[in-house]
Amino acid sequence: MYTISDIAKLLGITAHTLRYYEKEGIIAPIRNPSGERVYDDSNLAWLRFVMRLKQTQMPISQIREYAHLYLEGEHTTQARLNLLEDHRNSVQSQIRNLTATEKVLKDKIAAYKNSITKETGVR
Amino acid sequence: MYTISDIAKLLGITAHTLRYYEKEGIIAPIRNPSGERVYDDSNLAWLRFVMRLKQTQMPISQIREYAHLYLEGEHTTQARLNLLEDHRNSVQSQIRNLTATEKVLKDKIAAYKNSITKETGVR
DNA sequence: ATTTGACTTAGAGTAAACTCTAAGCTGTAT
DNA sequence: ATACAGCTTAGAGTTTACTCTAAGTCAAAT
Repeated sequence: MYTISDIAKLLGITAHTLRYYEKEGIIAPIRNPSGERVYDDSNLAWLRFVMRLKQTQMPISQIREYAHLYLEGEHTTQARLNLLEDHRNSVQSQIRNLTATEKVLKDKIAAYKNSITKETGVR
Repeated sequence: MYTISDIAKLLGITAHTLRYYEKEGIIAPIRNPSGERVYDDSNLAWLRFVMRLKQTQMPISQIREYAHLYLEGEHTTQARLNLLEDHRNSVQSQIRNLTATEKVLKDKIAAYKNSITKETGVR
């Protein structure tokens, strides 16, 4: 069992942000007798996955949608699968885009390094 | 020579956004006698590169910094090179992160496809 | 007993990147 | 000549994702 600040530390975010995610319907941890949030290992695993989705540009609204589908039970399995496959496509397209940009940057950097000794008009 | 809407169409953004980029110091096209913006091929090439930087998560503030360094002339070559190398590192780290997430999604999707026929508790 | 630190809530404030509005000008097409 | 499309400006409004504030509760430490 973890407190909000334990989780914040583990994820590298603030407790404020975790409360915001809860308000946005992304997680619903239980409360202890004095009303404080208590997170278990399954909450932590879910939030780690959420962080992955966020870092790969999935908007909060879509993460919430996925979380809600999970709470609705077994009959939403296909809908969740569709969301995951859509996001996988988005991830693959981001990788292609980044790889192409990496090449452009590599070439530009080489041209710049050249122009430091020679004289070229690189931008 | 291109009008603002030509460029907007070519880049898949709106004329509003192009004016915003100008206000933010990212580009300074010339004006025709009636005060309208006129873009040339070098403007277009620069904006295409800007779009690449944006799509790979470089903030407007950093793109502006790069643009300003270019306008300051030859003595900023090293500074521009540093910016490009920093961004290249960021791009490479994004690729690593996306690749790892792609694997996670691939596995999760496989588990979901399994659970549609069998009975597993995937999230 | 009181201070300290971490927690609670509702709600206000911020930053980034657009996105749009209003009022007006200009060049071509009927 | 007048309509119309597309341009201009300054500035206001929107969306997303936080980020913080204020006022208060609570448990452990001095």
